[in-house]
Order: sequence, then structure tokens, then C-alpha cells
Amino acid sequence: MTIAPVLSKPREMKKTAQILRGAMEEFLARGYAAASMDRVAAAAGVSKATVYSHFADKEALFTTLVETMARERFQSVRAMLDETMEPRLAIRQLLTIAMEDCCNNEEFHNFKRVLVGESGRFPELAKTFVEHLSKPGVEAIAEYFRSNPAFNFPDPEAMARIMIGSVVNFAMLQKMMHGDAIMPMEQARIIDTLEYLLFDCAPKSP
Amino acid sequence: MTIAPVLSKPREMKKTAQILRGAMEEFLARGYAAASMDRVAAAAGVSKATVYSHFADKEALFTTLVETMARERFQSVRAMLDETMEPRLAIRQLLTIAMEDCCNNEEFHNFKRVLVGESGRFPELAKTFVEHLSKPGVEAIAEYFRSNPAFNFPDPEAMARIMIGSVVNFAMLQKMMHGDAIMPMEQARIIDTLEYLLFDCAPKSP
DNA sequence: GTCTATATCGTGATAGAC
DNA sequence: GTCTATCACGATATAGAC
Repeated sequence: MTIAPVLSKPREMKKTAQILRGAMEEFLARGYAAASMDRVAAAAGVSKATVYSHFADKEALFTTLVETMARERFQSVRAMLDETMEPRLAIRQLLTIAMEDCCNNEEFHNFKRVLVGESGRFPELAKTFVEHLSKPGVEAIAEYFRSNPAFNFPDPEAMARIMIGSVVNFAMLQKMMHGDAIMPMEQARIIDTLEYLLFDCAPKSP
Repeated sequence: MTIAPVLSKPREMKKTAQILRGAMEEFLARGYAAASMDRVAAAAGVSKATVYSHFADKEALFTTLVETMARERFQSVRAMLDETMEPRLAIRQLLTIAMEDCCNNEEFHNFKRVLVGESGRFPELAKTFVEHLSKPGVEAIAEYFRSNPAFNFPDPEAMARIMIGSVVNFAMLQKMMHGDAIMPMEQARIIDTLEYLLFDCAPKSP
């Protein structure tokens, strides 16, 4: 019987959270297929039967884990852009934070590795990620471009995707795919060049 | 004993290629861990013992497969940019081809899924991919920017990465991660906006 | 070199005591 | 609700006939 994380006693919440923490260790380290329910139980400090009393099967545990992690990540996309700040500074701050966030978080790297690796067999999980992270991020920036008179781009959403895509792909190439060892480049050069494109090239009304 | 694909008789070459073809089917469909050597053998039309007489173990087969596929892909990065063409058209053609290449090739999607998914446990394979595909691609475009007087970017390599990164990330988001179902966008809008940034915003010398 | 048959082990999942 | 003990199965890898 599947037991959704219904909270009756705080005790039970703790167990479910414990299991999810163990599952995170195991799934992020080995990927879905190579992860072992024995090791999940060991990492969580419970028996395997307990794991199966909280989650129907391996797939359900994995699904819940990814959705939980996506929800937590989602919290941190709030209020990225400071409307009161000067646009050039606001954009620079946004890009710097996004770059830092994408580049220097090994746990997040492993999360994306699993998500991308399983996106063919677990399309709904990939969609959850896109829905809760990529989409709000792009829309926030696009809306900022649209509402701020300092910008006058023909296609604000495409522009937002180019900005985010540059940063995300840089992080994937350099950090996740180990490009740093083969084609090193400082993060600041991407940010500086994006700023150059947005502000120093932008068509000043002649 | 490991048997490298030494070609003595054409017969043996055929078998090795057959096995690699079967391995491709299985590994790309299920990922490394979930792939079964039984199914590899079945897909290749040989017995499992034959597979093990050509490749030391599962890991060696996987490694050889990825290196082979990367080498084949590598061939197609030749001569992307037409030096004789007008820059605006050359860039547009490049972006269109790259976008098509990244978006409409399910086999390539699965290849990248496996590579990204295993990039933590097989870092050398990820590096091979970067070395043979990402690096030459970025360098070709950067060199084009540097050598062509129509462009005068402060950081041509960062600019090249932004262009490629935008396209690659768009493909990953829309196709691999199924973003098309959640935040649809035509490929042309990315290309048009990149063209706008490169040509219509570029600092005219006043 | 290639096959059939098998050894050995770890896996996901469960039964039953408490 | 949680544990220990166990089942049934499929995995990688190999032995040995031909």
C-alpha cells in the first residue's frame, strides 16, 4: 500500500524524511538503475522493509525524491531581479548569482546528471524540473525585459533564454562534463560578454 | 584478455562492428547500468561469450562504444563556416545547421543523455566528447570572429560559447527535457535573436 | 572463435515475528 | 510500523565442447 507523506505524528515525518535523505545519497551518487534499495536503507538507517512500507517501490521512491528536490530548488528562484536597482547592475547581479549557483554545487550537478540521464525513461520528472525551475526563471527575466523601458528587444523571451542558456550550458560544459580540464575559461568572461551584448551593443535610439 | 579492434581479417572487423551496433542499441536505450550484456549479444546477433571475447567487460565495451560514436560525430564538425559567404548569411547558416543537428536527432539525444548521466562515473568519456566536439566547435567560431574584420568583439571565444551554448541548451531544454510540452518556442526565434545581437546591435563605429 | 551451459552473486520485493 | 530472514530472478562473467 502506498503511503503518501501524510503527516499524523511528527515521528513519521522524520522517518520519511530520513529515507528520502538516504535515497538522495544513493540515487545522486549512482544514478537510478545502479542505485540499490539495500544501500538506500543503510544510508537512511532503517531496514529495507521500512523503506517499502513508506514507498511502493523503487520507482515511486525515486519519483518522490526528485519532486521533493525540485520543490526545494524552486524556492530559491524567488525574487531574482531587483526592480529598484539600475538595470545594468541588476542584470550583472542576476547573472553572477545564476552562474555561481550553476557552477559551484556538486549536489546540484549530480541531480541534473540523474535527471538528464533518465529524462528518456522518466519524462514526467524532466517536465517537473522544467516547469518549476526553467520556466519561472525564463519568464521572470523576460518580464523584466518587457516591463523595463531601458530595454527594447524585439523578442524578450528569446533573449532571456539566450542569457540563461549561455550560463547553464557553460556550467554543464565546464563543471559537469569536465570541460575545465580541456578548454578552461573564467566564468566572468561569459558574464562580461553577455553584459556587453545587452548594454554596450544595444541600439541606442539615434 | 582484452582484444583491441585489431583488423586481421575483414570477417573480424564485421563482428566487432556488429557487437558495437548491438551495444549502441542497448546502451542508448537503457543507459549504462540498466543495459544487459544478454540483450547486447541478442541485438548484435551473437552469443554473450563472443561479446566477451571481443571486449574485456561491460565497461570496456561501453568505453569503446562512446569513443567510436564521438569519433564519428567528430567528422561532421568539418567546415561549418563558409569563409567566402557574407558574414550574416554564414552565421545564419551555421546556427540553422547546428540547431537542426541538436534538435532533430533522437539517437544523438540518447547519446548525450547517457554521456551526461555517466559523466560523474566516467569522466574520461565526457572529456573525450568535449575534446572532439565542443572544443573544435567553439574554436572554429571564435577564429571566424577573430579573422573576419566585420566583427570586433572584445572576447571572441566567450561570444562563440554564448552562441553555441544558447543553441545547445535550447535543444536540451526543449527536446531532451521535453520542454516543448511546457514552454514551447520555435527554434527560429533563438536564431533570429542571436542574429539581432550579433549584427543589428553591434557597435557601429560612430 | 563461437557456441551452450553454468557458476556466483546482488537485486527488488515480501512474509511473518513482534 | 519496524525488524530479520528469505524468495525468485536476472545480472556479469566464464568453462568447456566443437
